[in-house]
Amino acid sequence: MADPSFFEKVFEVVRLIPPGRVTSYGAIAAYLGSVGAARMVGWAMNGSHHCSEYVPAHRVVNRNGTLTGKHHFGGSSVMKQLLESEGIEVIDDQIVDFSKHFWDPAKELRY
DNA sequence: AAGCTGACTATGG
DNA sequence: GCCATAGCCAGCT
Repeated sequence: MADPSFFEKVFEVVRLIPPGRVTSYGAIAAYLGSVGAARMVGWAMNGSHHCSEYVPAHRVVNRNGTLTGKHHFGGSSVMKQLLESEGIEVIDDQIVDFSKHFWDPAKELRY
């Protein structure tokens, strides 16, 4: 974008998340240069519907691996179903072996 | 223009 | 080990 706002940067990073992988809000925020802006990442997801392209927000969870934002998907089990569909095991709204599925943008994308 | 809010995170009690 | 509080940044009212 000509004027990439924080939102758009977040969208771009989230779209770069490979299938079957997940990341945390803090990791994305850190990649964008704002470690403490984890909340903004979540807030950006709130505006993901505003974006033309689909944003796999279900691949973004909190640092605990918990599906905190599942409620924003229009259903409580939608997020879980999406993750399971990608091969990620989810029990009680929490990703199993989260660190194993974890995808760090700052590490994978590098600068 | 100023203040609140929010799908987080870290730290303290 | 769990609950409460503070810090964080940028968009939205």
